[in-house]
Amino acid sequence: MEELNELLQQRRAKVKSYQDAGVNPFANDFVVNHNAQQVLEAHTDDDKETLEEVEATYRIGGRIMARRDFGKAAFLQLQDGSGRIQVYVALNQVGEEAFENFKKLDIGDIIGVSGSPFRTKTDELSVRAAEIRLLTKSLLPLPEKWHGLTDVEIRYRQRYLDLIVNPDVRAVFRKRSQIVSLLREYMLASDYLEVETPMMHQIAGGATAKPFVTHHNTLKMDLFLRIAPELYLKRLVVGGFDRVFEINRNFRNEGISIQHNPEFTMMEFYRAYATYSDLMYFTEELICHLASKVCGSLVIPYGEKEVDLTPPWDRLTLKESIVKYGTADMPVLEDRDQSFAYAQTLGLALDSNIGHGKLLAEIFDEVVEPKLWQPTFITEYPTEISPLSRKNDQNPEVVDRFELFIVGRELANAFSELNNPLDQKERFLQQLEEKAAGDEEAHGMDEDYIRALEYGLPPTAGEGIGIDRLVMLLTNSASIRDVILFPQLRPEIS
RNA sequence: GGGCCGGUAGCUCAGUUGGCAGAGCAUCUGACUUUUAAUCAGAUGGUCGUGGGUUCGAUUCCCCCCCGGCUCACCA
Repeated sequence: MEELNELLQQRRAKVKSYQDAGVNPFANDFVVNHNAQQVLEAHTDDDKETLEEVEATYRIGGRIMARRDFGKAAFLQLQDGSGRIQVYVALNQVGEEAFENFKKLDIGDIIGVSGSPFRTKTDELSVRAAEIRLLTKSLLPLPEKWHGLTDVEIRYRQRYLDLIVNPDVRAVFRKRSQIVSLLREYMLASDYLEVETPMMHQIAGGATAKPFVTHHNTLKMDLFLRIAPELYLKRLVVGGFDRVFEINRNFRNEGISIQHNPEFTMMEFYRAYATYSDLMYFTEELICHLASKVCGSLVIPYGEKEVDLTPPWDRLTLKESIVKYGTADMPVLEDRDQSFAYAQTLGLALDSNIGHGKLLAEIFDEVVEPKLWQPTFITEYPTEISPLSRKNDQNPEVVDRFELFIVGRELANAFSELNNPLDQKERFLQQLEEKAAGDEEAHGMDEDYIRALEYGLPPTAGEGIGIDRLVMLLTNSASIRDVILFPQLRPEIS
């Protein structure tokens, strides 16, 4: 048996002492009929005298977060899923036996209380306990009441504890849930069909990223956790579902940072008979809808600054943005070798064979992306780095694609879909060449996807929105780990 | 993976120019029937992240490692 420190021994001893006294320390027979918020709301307008006349009995359940004792009476702070309420416990109200059991309760214990509302001397609406019972004995002490829990490692590893003691954290995850609900509502109202496509792929497609590999024993084959649902969703558009969306996890075997978690949530959606341009308007409306519902304003704080989401958002081509935020002129960017020379002046370490398109993307990442604080659509991405996007009719060097940047981060990526199977096959072949040349993230050939396109994908536009980053923006969170309940960490050392 | 910073009581943190390890809260004992970080009196609680090295002696100095944060690289 492991050695327990004093605090833990004391709590285990209390379990035994309750059992010896015939009290079940893990009871499940207390009926709760109200929560803290309901009780508080029911009597917000009742003053002290009015409340004396009120004959109501509430049965509430929750965790003891604080207690202040006075010998034969005490105040408790009871916390449940809705908030906190003060409970007053007095010997002459609950009786001697119950009061003895009450005295052994610890902060962290979960109790049931029945009683009536009243206001204290300081006018705080409270519940005067007629009955108070232990429902779940807590064996581990909670963090300190004043400073709470700040150690981020414990907060992430033991999120349950973080949620118990940090109301701000609870608020962020409630908002996350609200955002996802609103998104779903909005998409359904816009006539999109919600679907679920495979998480385990035989070919890791739809994005450029390193996949996680897993293995199916019976089929005796390796599978990839999906890096994107894109190719499956477009198969569904081929199948006749003109508007589809999926909100689900993607897995990418890349670095971890304040804006990257190995598994992250993406909403991807596809709309037939639309263009990437249509999606820019849709994206503005969608995100503004969410911001006004969740934040109550289109001007929202982020870090030390503000973000103004009021449409219309800035639109720049990739090259225009480099001219605006960098130090190169348009003619330099039009020329591959001059662009390369410019990139070198930025200190970028580049393969000397790098293509013009990749070069521009590298330059953009370096000089533009961090500066796009206010919402900005960047368009005219190089075809070279967009193997699934439709080439622009006027200039086949670029595709009909945009990415949305807010607070210096990519939030969404969208394009008119490449629906010409012959072109798509060529692009895949090009990707295979790059893979052979050592690009681990180059796209693999997906013959069945080509076959689907051969049956005919209507002209379609599609988009992916990073939900974690969207939640970060709308909850003013600095790290993706603050909006993912259980972020990935190394194993805990025992 | 590289750089920087951190890991001391259940929690939040001090501290030791190398010599028995400190506070507040929590906990325990006692007092108190209207508190709001309640108050008052007393008490308990530590392999100072792990493993080595130097030293009469290491939590402190040195080295390896582990875990975390930020950052760079990669990416969304």
